[in-house]
Amino acid sequence: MKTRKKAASSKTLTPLALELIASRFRALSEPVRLRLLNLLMHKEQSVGALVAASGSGQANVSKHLAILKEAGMVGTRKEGLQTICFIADPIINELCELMCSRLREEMEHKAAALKATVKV
Amino acid sequence: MKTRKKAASSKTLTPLALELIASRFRALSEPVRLRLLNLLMHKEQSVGALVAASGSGQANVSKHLAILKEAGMVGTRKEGLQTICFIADPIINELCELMCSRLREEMEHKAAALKATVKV
DNA sequence: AAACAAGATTACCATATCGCCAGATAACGA
DNA sequence: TCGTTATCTGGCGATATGGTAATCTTGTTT
Repeated sequence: MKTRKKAASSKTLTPLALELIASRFRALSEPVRLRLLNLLMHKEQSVGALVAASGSGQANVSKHLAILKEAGMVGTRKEGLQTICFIADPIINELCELMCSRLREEMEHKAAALKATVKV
Repeated sequence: MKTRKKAASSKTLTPLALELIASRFRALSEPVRLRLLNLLMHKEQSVGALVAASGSGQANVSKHLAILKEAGMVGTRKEGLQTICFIADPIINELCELMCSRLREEMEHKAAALKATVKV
């Protein structure tokens, strides 16, 4: 047994740690970036493919990818003219899994509440 | 059995879903808010206590709490003059746990790399 | 009711971020 | 080398967000 009473999350975090954690969540706080990650979960692919699949502009996708790389969530390698992108941090899957399942619960809950409201 | 081949995270998400997920991560993307959550993990407490413990201004804490409430992560109840806040979504612990452990790994990794660089 | 205390809300400024256009780079092939 | 393709980068306008001070609300106490 450890000397701490509970898990790490119950400890008081330093300002630096808070900033680091916040910056990682911030990388996940934009729909376009989540879309890119979602696409990359299916399979690794080039920037061009991501541009085509995401519906966002090329410059925009490039910038968002840079942010995801900076956060260590996406990695890249060059293959000729193309830059192939891939998920570099397995945590992504877990995080999205968590959020998605939580969202699903919530929406079902709200749907139920709405239903109850409607049928007077 | 479902027709999907893997988990939910491998599915293509709709724009609405992406926005919802992003908004939840966005709520976690600020140091002050993470600090508040961290404080609330220890124990539920009043807004005033949070203001004192967080070092941020009252108006600021109030605003951040409103955002966390809106995201469904924090709940409140009135007790006389005070508003007692508490973690309303167990996902918080898991998320922070994940991020923290990941961060720890990364920092250790970087520390090791730095060490290797130093001792020529 | 008057004075008070705890929070919430509004107004405002400074900064950060998004999406896009245009120009800059880099890796290839002719 | 020149031209082409794939991607990156810098700059711009519009919007979003954080922090603070002042004000409004609400429940408490006398």
